[in-house]
Amino acid sequence: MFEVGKYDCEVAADTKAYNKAMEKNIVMTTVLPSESVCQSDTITSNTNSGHDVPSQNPSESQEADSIQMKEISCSEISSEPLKQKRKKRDKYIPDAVPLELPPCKICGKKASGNHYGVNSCEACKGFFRRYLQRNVPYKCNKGGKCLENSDNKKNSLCSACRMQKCLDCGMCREGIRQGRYTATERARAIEEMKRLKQDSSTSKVSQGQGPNQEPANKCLDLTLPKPEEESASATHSENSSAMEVEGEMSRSDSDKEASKEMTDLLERIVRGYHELTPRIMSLSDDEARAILKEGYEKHMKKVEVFGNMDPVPAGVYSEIYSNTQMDIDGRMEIFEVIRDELGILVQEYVRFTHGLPGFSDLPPTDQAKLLKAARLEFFFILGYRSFDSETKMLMTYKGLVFPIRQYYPYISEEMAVKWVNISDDVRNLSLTTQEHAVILAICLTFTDRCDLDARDKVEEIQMLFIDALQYLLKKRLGNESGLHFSRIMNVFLKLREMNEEFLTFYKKMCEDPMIQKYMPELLNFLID
Amino acid sequence: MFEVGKYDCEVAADTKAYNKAMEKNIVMTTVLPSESVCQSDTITSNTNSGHDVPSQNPSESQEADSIQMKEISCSEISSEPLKQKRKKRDKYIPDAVPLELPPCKICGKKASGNHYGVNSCEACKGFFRRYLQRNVPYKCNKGGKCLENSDNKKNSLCSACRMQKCLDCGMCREGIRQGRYTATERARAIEEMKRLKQDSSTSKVSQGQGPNQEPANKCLDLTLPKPEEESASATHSENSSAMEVEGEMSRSDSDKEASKEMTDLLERIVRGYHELTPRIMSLSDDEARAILKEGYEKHMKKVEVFGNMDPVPAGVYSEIYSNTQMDIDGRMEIFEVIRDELGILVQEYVRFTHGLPGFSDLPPTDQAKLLKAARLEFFFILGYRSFDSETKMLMTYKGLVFPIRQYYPYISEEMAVKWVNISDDVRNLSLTTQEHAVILAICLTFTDRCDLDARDKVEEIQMLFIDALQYLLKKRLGNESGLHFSRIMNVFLKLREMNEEFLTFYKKMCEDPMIQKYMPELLNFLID
DNA sequence: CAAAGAGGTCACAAGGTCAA
DNA sequence: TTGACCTTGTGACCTCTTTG
Ligand SMILES: [Zn+2]
Ligand SMILES: [Zn+2]
Ligand SMILES: [Zn+2]
Ligand SMILES: [Zn+2]
Repeated sequence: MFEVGKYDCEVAADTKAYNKAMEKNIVMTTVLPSESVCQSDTITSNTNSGHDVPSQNPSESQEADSIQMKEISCSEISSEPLKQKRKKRDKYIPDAVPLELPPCKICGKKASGNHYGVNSCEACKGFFRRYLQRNVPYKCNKGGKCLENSDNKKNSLCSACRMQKCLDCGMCREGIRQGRYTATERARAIEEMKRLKQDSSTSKVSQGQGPNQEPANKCLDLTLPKPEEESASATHSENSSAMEVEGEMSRSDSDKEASKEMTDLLERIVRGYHELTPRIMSLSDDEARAILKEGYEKHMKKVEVFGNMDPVPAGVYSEIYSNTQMDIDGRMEIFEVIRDELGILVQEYVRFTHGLPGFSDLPPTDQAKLLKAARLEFFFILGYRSFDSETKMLMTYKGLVFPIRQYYPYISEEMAVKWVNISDDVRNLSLTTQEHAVILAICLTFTDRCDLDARDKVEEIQMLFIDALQYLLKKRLGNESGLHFSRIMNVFLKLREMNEEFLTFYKKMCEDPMIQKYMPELLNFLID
Repeated sequence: MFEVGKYDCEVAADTKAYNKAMEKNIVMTTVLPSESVCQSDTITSNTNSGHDVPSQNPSESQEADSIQMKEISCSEISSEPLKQKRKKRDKYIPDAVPLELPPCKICGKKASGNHYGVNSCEACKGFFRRYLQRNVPYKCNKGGKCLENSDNKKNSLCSACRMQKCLDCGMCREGIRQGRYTATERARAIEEMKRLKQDSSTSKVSQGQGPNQEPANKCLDLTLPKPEEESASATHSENSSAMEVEGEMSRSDSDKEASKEMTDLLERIVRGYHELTPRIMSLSDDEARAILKEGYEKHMKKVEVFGNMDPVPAGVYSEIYSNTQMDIDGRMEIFEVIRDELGILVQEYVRFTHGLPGFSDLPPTDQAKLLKAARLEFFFILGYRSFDSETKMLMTYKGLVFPIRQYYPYISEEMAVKWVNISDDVRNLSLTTQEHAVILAICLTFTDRCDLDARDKVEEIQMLFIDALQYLLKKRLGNESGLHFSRIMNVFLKLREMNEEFLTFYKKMCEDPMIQKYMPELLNFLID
């Protein structure tokens, strides 16, 4: 062990001025001693043999060749004098070792890198790639519940649910990144690995010799709830070589905790999110478009036959209907849909809020107030993909398709346009599953619009959610995250502004004698 | 950093190497603060020596020994290659700023210099180099139309189109140039950067324009009619060298840069803020309270004499006034105040927006729209301390004190209560001057409520402001910053919700025949 | 000299391949 | 279909030449 280290030093010294290259290594390896546990030999072999061959290429003997190559390839563009003689190049000392990774975030197997934005294995990477290419997404025949029987030892995820898991873990096209890591990124990765290792060394201490613990085992531990902490720190201080002070311990611990907390939070929110079952959520963009388009064509045929079905005043409708049972402008159709869907919608809405960390702990009155205050925004955000700005069609919660104008008895065209515009704004954010879920959570926790008993608590909750959103955006978009965040805020503002209009829409509906007659539920929904 | 650090510098004759080393060191200790506690010495010496001890395994071997070994071996070896270079001391940061660059002209990422004639990033540089070395040309399978959907987020340029973009931006073999800048060139580069920074916000997508073919010979022909920009560069370099010495090295360079930018931004916003002259801003809380209380007492005395002065219907007032000239419910007093103050208020409002980084560069129509959309919220936030919830008094822009109920001809009591409540919410945030200024700035840049030509730009600006706000909160409140941020968002939301009400209030005022008679300005203000 | 950029290196991940 | 393995483009860093 020691010999190796010394040898490395000597080599470096001999090879002249690699100070810069090596400095980094020094700092990193010094600061991160854990890295070297299983790698001392690897380093040696890498440095000596592994990279020797390629780095000798540009030696004198090959100089002529390489120049020739250039001339050939470039000749078409320009014959600029390029014939400086290239001196022998010194050996380039590469970065130390091939960077150990935490287990695949999706399936727990051995990860092979950061694929589509997520640390994942070859299998998950390939699966996701195939999904991106084949644009005919999967369908779960268990209603998307494959994930739930996780206790089942037979992990039989259907493709659809496997896909969903990938998305939930944050895989997305925007996540792709290329090229090497920066020094900082690399350092962070190493640090994280180190933390994980220490964390998982709880039960496995005595094994000093094993250079590389099987990562697959660890990952499973990590995904499961892990109550035992004190033993971890004890083990740690025991086996970690001196140089550690409490200061760093607590720091690293709190870091780890923070990131763990964030993951937990997200997981809980997303879990609740998946209990929502609007049709649109089970559809890809293309599928949705196809269905909307189909609905549009049906609608157009109907228009050919029955005419435009322009909205008529409520009194007129009511009279015609009671006389002839004719649904002259299609509003009865809407009634029926609402009657069918409202119940399940509200039920799922409530269930979603119960899943939100901390929400159930609020006073029931506060919960009710928040639920009531946020409902319209929530439904809108939930179904933002249901609007099709091109055909002006709309998909209901269960997947029926109507022209927006069929709502015109109650809303103005202007308002419909606004809806569609915002829905496009949201679309342009290209939200991931996680982000969508968190945004829904945030919209439930605005404290300004109701008089809350536990306002402090709600504020606290909202803060967590906003943090989570920023965390996600940062992860996905880096520098651009601020832009997206501000866009999301603007969506909230716009929706708030429109809340009044939403309300008038609902009220207008409720005032319709037909509704009062056929759908008292709607009134209840508004009032309670 | 510490004495040791300084000493090291003397040894490192190569200042570049030194700076690099320090940077790395800083980065590492920032990222991994944990270990630095007890190792600063070790790190320092390692950094100097520039040699690695990569494969030491500190985990289970003798800890103390291994540390010692490191020190020894490194210092031994390091003396060898460095002794030849030992030179004069003390000039370890001779050349101050490493020349900041505008973002890559091709892709917008962080540029690293002028490559092939164009200010560009490492990625674009590498891509173009590979292209030059290639002998088979690229082929676009979308017919070269990858660029067409300009700001489509699904930004997948094919290689051919990426290449085309490089060429369009002026990259070419003839553009290569080596060697250092002349003094003038360098000065111009700095100047240019300065200018860009001031404009800020425009940086992101400057490639919206068409393919501007450029001679590319002198890539830095950023000749701009900017004669009146005084000795900006002089000041700049002066400042920065001063900061450099002071810098304490506790952060990485990029952090420092970011923080510098932030400081600049804040400074500019606050400067504009201080041109606003509402009376309340020149008063401490206590002073304000005293004045409001005094006003309240005067008011109460008046009530004793004249009675409650309850509001009367507009028609009644108008009749009484034209007959008797009696200001029966005090609204004439309000009129007069508004007439006196509105002009200056609007004027200062506009001036404030001109001071906002990037705002003046927006299309004038956009500026007007934003100004109009935000005005009520702006005035409210600006004067949030003017409301006294206890006495229900209100201080006007110039410092006159009225009971809020004197506005009751136009607003409902309910609305007045809301105002007071929000003002208290804002008060509870205990905003600093800077925060208040930034909040005002943010409220001017909500893009959702008007149809903007340069929406992108406004979004970019808002992002900067939101970043600034979070930065400030973080600085002041640490962990609690998120809470405050979310509270501020809630204030914005509440105000948005109330905007409609504000508007009705104003409209109601304007409909008053008295106002139409005495104050056409108010109408103008509303309309233009 | 030192600054600036050309060109080289190689750790990365995207996508393709093909036996299982 | 899957996933281990391979091929290839990428881009962060590095070395080396040129130039004021
Ligand atoms: Zn996996
Ligand atoms: Zn399934
Ligand atoms: Zn670029
Ligand atoms: Zn193309």
